[in-house]
Amino acid sequence: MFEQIHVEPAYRKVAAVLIGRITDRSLAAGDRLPSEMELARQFGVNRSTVREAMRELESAGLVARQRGSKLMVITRPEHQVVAEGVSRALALHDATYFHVWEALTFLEPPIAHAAAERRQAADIEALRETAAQLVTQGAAASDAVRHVEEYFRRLATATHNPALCLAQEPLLQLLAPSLRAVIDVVPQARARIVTAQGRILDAVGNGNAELAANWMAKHVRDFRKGYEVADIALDEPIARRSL
Amino acid sequence: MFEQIHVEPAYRKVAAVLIGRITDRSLAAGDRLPSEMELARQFGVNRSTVREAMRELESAGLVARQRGSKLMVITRPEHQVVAEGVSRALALHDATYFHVWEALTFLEPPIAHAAAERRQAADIEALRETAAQLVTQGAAASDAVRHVEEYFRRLATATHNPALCLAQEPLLQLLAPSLRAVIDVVPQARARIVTAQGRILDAVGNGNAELAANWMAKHVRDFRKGYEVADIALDEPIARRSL
DNA sequence: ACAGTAGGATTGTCCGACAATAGGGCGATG
DNA sequence: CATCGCCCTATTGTCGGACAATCCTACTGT
Repeated sequence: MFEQIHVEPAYRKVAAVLIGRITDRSLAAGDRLPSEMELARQFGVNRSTVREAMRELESAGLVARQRGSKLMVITRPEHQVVAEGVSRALALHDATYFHVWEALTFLEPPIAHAAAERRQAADIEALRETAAQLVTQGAAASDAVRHVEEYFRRLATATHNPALCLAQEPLLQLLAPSLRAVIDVVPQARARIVTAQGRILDAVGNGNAELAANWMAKHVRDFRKGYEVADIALDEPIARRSL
Repeated sequence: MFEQIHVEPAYRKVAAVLIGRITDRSLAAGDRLPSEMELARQFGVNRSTVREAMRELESAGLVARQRGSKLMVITRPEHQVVAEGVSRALALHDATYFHVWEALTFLEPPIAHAAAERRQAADIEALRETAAQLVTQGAAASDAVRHVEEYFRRLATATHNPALCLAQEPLLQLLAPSLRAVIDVVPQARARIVTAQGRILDAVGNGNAELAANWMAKHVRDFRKGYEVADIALDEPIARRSL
């Protein structure tokens, strides 16, 4: 009996080598990649092959170009880019509002707890700023949603645990459109969110982890009520906003 | 004042359109994609351009080919493929063992809780099978790690919540190599895992959610002890196994 | 109905080419 | 001496064509 033999296309091998070099830090973030021609020469393959490999790195967020720039730079994958893939996957696996909401239920209270224990001054400041933006800012629902997202992001950032930030991100991406629907339909939603954010902010600011977790748990439960009032069926698959 | 204008390369546009068609289910999982030439004709671009777009879909896990086949088939992104991107991102963001372990701490007890509430007969059977494999199976540490991973996966599956499965997956991927080190170094580790799996399995089987969550919490705390005994520094960045 | 085969279609890879434009160096200028 | 603007070159994006390998499919013979 012989073991399976599987040929890998050259573009995948090239990509694998490059990814390896990036993850083992031979190529560090900020470095610029050699030109396509140079890579082709070094790998002994055609430029087209290198380009196909490049697209893989690019869509993994490992390389990117500055806006309006032409040179490819090694870059640490942005949470939002990585999470986009997760969001797509969840949508394609028929994740429902309930599923995502439940994950939030599990994740957010401990995040608030950890944030209260480990936040630094700058974290509190950032949170306060985002909370304030939501209060002052008047009508536009889409901006409100962005600020709510940002509040959660900064709270997770305050835990100084990238795993939590990255776990949370796809949930935010998936819920954002529906949250907008809730804000549009339910008049008191915005006020309730503002109140909740204030309570959580205070608890986190005071380092009262238990309290922060409790308020957050209430906040997330409140989200569910919002869905019910806005007549969004929880067992419905999430329709992801296009792209 | 004019708004920023940013030109997108054709390969990205093509990819975006295809991704859109997949997420909105115009192209359903199982369908085969048109050939590259045909796509090039329809989009009015060159085949090379189509191929570059294809690499993006491929690395996102949206299309794949059956082993040894040549035709591209639309496919739902496998959790493990998607999670690989997340794992890479975490490693590049200098996530430490503590970070990942903490996320496990937050995630696993509620997962066990939900699994106990919603598991079906088949889920229990699958769990029992994996747990049994770990017991019977003798020496090979790498197999043991695989079975531990699989136990967690099946437990998450028993929640019937894809968001939880997908949130958990990168944590497993990142911890697996270190778990192997623990099993290699700490003699009693394997027995403790077997015991813990048995307790959790019983609680889940009996539908005792609280108990399942408690045993799981203990189990995860035990992992940490394993790290300490194996002399793995928790505040050290995780070195991801190559690819 | 089924197996085997031959032709066609598709993919992986290469080569070469060219327009557009960003990068970088050089010279002019204060 | 420092700064600005300009020109040349390198690089990327895209195209067209080509070819070997091999998978797919439809036909044919039993």
